[in-house]
Amino acid sequence: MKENHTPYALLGLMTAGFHTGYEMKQMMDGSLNHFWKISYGQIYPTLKKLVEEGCADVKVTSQEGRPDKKEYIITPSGEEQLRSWLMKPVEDLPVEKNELLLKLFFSRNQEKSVILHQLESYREKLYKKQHTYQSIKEMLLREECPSEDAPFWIITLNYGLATTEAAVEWCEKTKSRIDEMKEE
Amino acid sequence: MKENHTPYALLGLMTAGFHTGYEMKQMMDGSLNHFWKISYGQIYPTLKKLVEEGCADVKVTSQEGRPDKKEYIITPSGEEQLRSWLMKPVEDLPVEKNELLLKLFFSRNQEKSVILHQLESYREKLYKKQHTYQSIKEMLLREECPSEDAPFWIITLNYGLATTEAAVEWCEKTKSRIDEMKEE
DNA sequence: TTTTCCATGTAACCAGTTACATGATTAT
DNA sequence: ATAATCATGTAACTGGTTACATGGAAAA
Repeated sequence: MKENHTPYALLGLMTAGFHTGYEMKQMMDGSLNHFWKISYGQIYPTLKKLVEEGCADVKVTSQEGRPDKKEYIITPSGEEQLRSWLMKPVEDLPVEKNELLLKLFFSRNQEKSVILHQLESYREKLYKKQHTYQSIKEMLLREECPSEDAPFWIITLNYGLATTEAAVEWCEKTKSRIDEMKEE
Repeated sequence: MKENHTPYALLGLMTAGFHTGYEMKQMMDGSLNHFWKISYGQIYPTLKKLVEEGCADVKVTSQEGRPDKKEYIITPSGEEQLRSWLMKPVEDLPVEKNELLLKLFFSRNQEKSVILHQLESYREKLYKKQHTYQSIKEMLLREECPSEDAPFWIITLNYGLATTEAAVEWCEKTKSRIDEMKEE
């Protein structure tokens, strides 16, 4: 049996103060970005389904010149389902499809310079990611009136920072190991 | 434009000495497992397409009582395409959908014990993963007649080991941080 | 004046899994 | 006897993206 976690993500966002599809998308792109992302093409149909299933209510606000604004509020039934999902332990570790590792796996016949270039370009991307995480974290820490959610958001950022740092170190070690290898 | 890397994975496996869909699947489950996996439902149609596109040739061997064995051999054109893919730098860092982080993100109202339990269960899964990687790595290092691919396989394993280790450490730090938090 | 922000939504597509079907051989 | 191994494949489904359509308000 396959689980679909996206509806729970949206219910969770409702409890965190995000009520329109647009706001939820903004939030995801800004802060959940490194471990969860979805497109509008997924968000809007899912919100609709949550209402149909009684997990959320919609309050439609007409706006002149703009499409109706739909604010989704979690229902007691939705809260119940969210809670039970939050308590259920994760059963499968995430499998990331890693294109770089796939390439390295088949790189025996590649020139050293090509491999080193791959690693270098990857490391640069990791640096950028680290900086993004770091600045979000600092922003959260700086805030005068911190959200009650903030400590948990920081925890997830720490995960991103820790694993990215490990990847950076691996890049460096691997580069020097490749350097030492003799060209065949 | 979206890239589909799976055909390249299969071409790569051909160059590494895996020629039937079955062998490729075995290999993936055993060794590429932590950064790439696909099902037969993906493998067989993709192999067919690779032949249609002239990237691979099939040699069909009839076997009594069994389905025909189809051995796929990469063509010069396939080799060329594989090579150019291997040289193209990775443009996007993988985004892993992490269910644990998603749950933590919304865990402000959860009891501490529930959160600690989540972390504990996750850490155990990470341990298991580490042990799997470690034993594959040792097996590769032990081998008397090592494959020429082995050093590169070990590199990818090191990546898994490094990032998993970082995640384990994060688990431990986070657990004690949660412990210190006062229940609201 | 052009871009970005707000705000919703759908249809077509794509990658990939699951469940099913087939069936002999070999090891436990 | 039973399970695992070898070996191929398809149809239905699912989760998700992309491209498109709409259009006013505010900022650059």
